Amino acid sequence: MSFWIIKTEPNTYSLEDLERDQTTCWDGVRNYQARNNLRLMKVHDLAMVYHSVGPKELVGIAQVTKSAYADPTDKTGSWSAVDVKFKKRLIKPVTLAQIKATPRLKDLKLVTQSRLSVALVSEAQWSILLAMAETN
DNA sequence: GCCAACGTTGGC
DNA sequence: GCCAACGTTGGC
Repeated sequence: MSFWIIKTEPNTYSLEDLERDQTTCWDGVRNYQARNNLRLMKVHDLAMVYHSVGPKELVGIAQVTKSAYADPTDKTGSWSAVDVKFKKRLIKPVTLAQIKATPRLKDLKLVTQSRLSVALVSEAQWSILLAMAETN
């Protein structure tokens, strides 16, 4: 079981949209490293959803329901997508500023590789983030 | 809206 | 295969 952070622009597709849809195809990733991460995702893996525009913060948790398959928005056949379902909204969103102010999170990919839209999170980092969000 | 950092492309 | 030029992303 792995943990991830997946980024989205809320004006394109927000956590609220996911909550309404319940399940969605997480497509449109056009970065090789992010794609490789998508392909590593397994059913039941958990991912925190990060809003990268507006308040920059982690807002909710999604769960992988289908592992990587061909991205339907891609004609070339070289990109991948996964399916995720809405799990929960964080009681307290965790802001990028908070994360940066937390020494134990200094190695979080979200900080060190800010352009990576699908990033692995260690179990330890995941626990810290959950605690900051006051949820389990 | 600007700019720095990063990724990708293309010419050699 | 290298590297310069270009494009894109994301934080501020």
